[in-house]
Amino acid sequence: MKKEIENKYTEPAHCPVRNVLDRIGDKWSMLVLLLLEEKGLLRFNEIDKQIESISQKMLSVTLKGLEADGLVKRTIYPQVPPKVEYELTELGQSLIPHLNTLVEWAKDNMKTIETSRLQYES
Amino acid sequence: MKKEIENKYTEPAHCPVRNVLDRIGDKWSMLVLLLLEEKGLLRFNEIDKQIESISQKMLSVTLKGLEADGLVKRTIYPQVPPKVEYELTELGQSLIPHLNTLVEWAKDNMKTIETSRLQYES
DNA sequence: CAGCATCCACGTGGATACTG
DNA sequence: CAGTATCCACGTGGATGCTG
Repeated sequence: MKKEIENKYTEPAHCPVRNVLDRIGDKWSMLVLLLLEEKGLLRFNEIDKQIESISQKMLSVTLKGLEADGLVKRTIYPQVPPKVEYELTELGQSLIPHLNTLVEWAKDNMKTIETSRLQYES
Repeated sequence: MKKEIENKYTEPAHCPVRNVLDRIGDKWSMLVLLLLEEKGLLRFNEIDKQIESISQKMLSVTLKGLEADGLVKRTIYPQVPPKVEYELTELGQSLIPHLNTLVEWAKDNMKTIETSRLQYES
């Protein structure tokens, strides 16, 4: 730690940037949120199939995090074999539009960025 | 890798979600972009002071990445001691509004999320 | 001043096997 | 079916010291 006292923009607990990065900055959360938005209600294995390259462990960890933050609602049906369904909460829904504008921006500028990066390397 | 063939939403090179996460999902990029938007033109050490907890190494790495992607412009003044200034490019500017809506969302919902997480832990 | 080089600690996330 | 448990590889990023 360079300094003991951090300012409002770097102190994790009160920094909105950290706050948002902690939620969507990991490898899978954003993808899961967008998938749940698109498909509505999904079971664990359905998500697993849609996001092909995710492992069971990371899907489990990701869903737990999103559930803990109140972005995703988890419903367990007490039956054998178990059935669990996931869906966005209102809070989760409210985040989606902002994620979508980001994705749109990415789509629009992917080529420009790739070109820039290639030039930079050379 | 669970499967050899990944779909369009997980294959890194063509997935817009990965694309955007790779740019702003790291620890410092988003913070640096927002700072440059707020302050305009800044020297290396000025950024270093504003973001108190960043190390010189990470600031250097972050700025290089942003420069490579064409989001930040770097201007060197050939003098001793050296002077280097950083500013957002047009592309960088175009990303800012979307980051700001995210930050606004985070501000509006921080408390709700924190409450949810505390309840989940118990 | 604006970095780079080196070393290293830690956390994320992947592979695999197992279970109620 | 919907996870958990364990182990481990890797990358991110921090600390420190050095330099043109």
